[in-house]
Amino acid sequence: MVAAMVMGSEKAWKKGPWTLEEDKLLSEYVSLHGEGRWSSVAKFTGLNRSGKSCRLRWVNYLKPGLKKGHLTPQEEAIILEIHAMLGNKWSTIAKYLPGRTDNEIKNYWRTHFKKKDKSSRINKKQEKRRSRILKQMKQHEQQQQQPQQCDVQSSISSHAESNNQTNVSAGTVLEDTYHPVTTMEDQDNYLPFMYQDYFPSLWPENTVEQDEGLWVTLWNLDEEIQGHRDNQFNQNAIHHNQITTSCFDDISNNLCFAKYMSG
DNA sequence: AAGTCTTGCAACCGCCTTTCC
DNA sequence: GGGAAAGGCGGTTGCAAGACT
Repeated sequence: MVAAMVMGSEKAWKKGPWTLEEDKLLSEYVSLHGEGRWSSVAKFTGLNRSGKSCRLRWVNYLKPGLKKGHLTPQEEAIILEIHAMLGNKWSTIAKYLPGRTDNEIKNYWRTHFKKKDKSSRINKKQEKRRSRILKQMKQHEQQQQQPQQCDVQSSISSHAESNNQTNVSAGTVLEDTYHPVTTMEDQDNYLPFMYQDYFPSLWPENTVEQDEGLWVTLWNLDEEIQGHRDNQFNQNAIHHNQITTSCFDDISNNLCFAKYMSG
């Protein structure tokens, strides 16, 4: 393939696939100077690549510790779980998948979880109804909105309770309330997927990764909640992000989890 | 066998935020 | 405080390879 060159700007940076030689130069630069100062790479190494391009190449390909190959069922579960809560926050999701990049997760989501869009487009009638319902929900939420406790215990408990509710089957429209993704609906003590690797002894056997039906449900549910999540989640965004951030910031020392399990 | 579709991946683009001067 | 540069992020594109028809 012929790498394109950008013309017309002050600097004609090289584009396209990286060569082994370029990778080597970039790796040497990072080993000497560390990550950062990407705009200096060209100056120090002679690489004809923009700082952005260098950063991207390093972060997504050259950085030590990156995992290659297919995502494991556990990793898929984590992606689903966090995406259901945070949406397309790929970099955030990537933080909880060591060795995986935001780009990789984004690509994976696009090819695996978005593929159903083509086959299950809702018709206009459904769209209209959905809009009306969401509008009603929004109004209802505005009326109901009360100062929320910034209490980790209550938040996680409510999350767990929600997860014990009946999930939404394919093709249905959310009518009353939004229930977060049901991943282990029959578990009395719902354990978020992201903790599995950290607390393997607490993870039930025969987990859902073998259950294809559940994946379908999750995918369908994700589509169903997509619109409403934008509403409700945005309204609770600050609160929710505080909770999730505090939960995830230091999993190994996870007070949230300990409190939840002890509760 | 040939054409089409799907999947996986790398890389670029544009926008926004942060940092620096 | 304000503008420029750099960094970060999400969206998108393009291509190769394999699967499918």
